[in-house]
Amino acid sequence: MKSNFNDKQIIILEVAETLFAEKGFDGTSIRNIAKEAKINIAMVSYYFGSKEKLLESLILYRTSDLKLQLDNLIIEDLEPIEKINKLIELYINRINCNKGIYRILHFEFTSKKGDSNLQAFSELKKGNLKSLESIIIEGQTKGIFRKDVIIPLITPTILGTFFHFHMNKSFFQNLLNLKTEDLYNNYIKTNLTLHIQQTIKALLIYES
Amino acid sequence: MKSNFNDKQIIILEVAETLFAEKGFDGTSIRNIAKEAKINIAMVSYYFGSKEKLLESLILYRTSDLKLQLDNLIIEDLEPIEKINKLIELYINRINCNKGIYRILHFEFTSKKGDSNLQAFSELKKGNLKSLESIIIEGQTKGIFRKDVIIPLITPTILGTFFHFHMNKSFFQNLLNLKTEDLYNNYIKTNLTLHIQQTIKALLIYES
DNA sequence: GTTTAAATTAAACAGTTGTTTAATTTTGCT
DNA sequence: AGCAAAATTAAACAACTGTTTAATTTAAAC
Repeated sequence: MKSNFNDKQIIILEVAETLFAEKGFDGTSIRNIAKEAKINIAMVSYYFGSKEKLLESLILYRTSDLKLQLDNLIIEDLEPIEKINKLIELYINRINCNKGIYRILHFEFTSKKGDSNLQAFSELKKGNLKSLESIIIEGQTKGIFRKDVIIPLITPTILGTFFHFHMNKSFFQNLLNLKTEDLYNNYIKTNLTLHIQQTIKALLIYES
Repeated sequence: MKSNFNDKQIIILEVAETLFAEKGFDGTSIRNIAKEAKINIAMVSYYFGSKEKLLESLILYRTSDLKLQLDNLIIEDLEPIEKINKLIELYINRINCNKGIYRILHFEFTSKKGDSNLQAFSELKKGNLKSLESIIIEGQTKGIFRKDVIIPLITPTILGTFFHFHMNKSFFQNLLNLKTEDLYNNYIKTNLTLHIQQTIKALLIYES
């Protein structure tokens, strides 16, 4: 598993990831990143060209192997509903582990005008959607899933539920009494994941 | 229906709303707002105190009557599932009409540190949750809704699905062939709303 | 050891940021 | 009319923004 980035670049990328997730893309300055990563402010431009291109590199760095994981999931010998459950788990786990890059990826990056890497990212999303679609069609032909669901709207429900929970972190930490970081993360891994799986299962199977 | 803000303040608030929704809070400068609203840049500080307090005022301005609408919905003579459907419609309609303030409200405002008005906003969210809870408990006691759903996680599913769709606007416009603004908004009002209603209904009624 | 390229630095660049000041104009009141 | 409060203005403030430059240090190759 070799990356196109050297050690120093990876440090910059990971520091940037943390700060972007904490304070947003606009809210993070190159000087913030440089200080945290203990490098000179010129190094970001030197290695990545610009702040925007740093963001593009970060997204590339974090999404390069997602497609591979999805492809492996599809060919596993599992019932469709089990595949869906695993896909949900996979998504949540990745998003949660990668600190907060997906927040930028799905929200902030969308509003940036640079059409360069945005196209590549759009392709990634289309690929993910195709993987989900193939699982659902498999379930439909087996007669397990209902056929009137709007497949492209399922991803928004999966990811949107998670994001909304995560974006209102402090609200839910207070509401659900999840004082420590561990309690909060554990709640995501168990209850929230279960809720999403339960929701999608009901949507796919329930007959009105 | 009188507001605490005068005409000039309302102009500023509504210009700010549009710009915040377009370019984000950090991405919008006071000079942007002043130019668009055709006022002097000092007027924002003069009327609202600071840029952050302008945001707080904006949220106050836009959420003050939401609770009232929810209270009216609860006492209507409808089946619980119909109330849920109406609640979903109400949410989506409000979010969609108020341009994009809810994006800031639910995402950007959360990451701001100012604990002042954040507390008030948290109370609003708790109130909304209580309204939803009362409807669901009503359905549970009537034996229509299942009893093992995690109620606080339903709002994330409703709002999260919508937000995720809306945040990836250009992606879905391309994917679903919604070239014009009208087509896009119509898709939200029909298909997306239906998808969310369908999802929540399945979640509340489906027995595994 | 010399040479060549890569890495790193401090400094300066030209803009933009939110906010404040002090002066001026407008408004409402008697 | 005169007066006082409110509204509006242009200008300045210091701090921060992303990026570039030119000089210096480090590393690798021969």
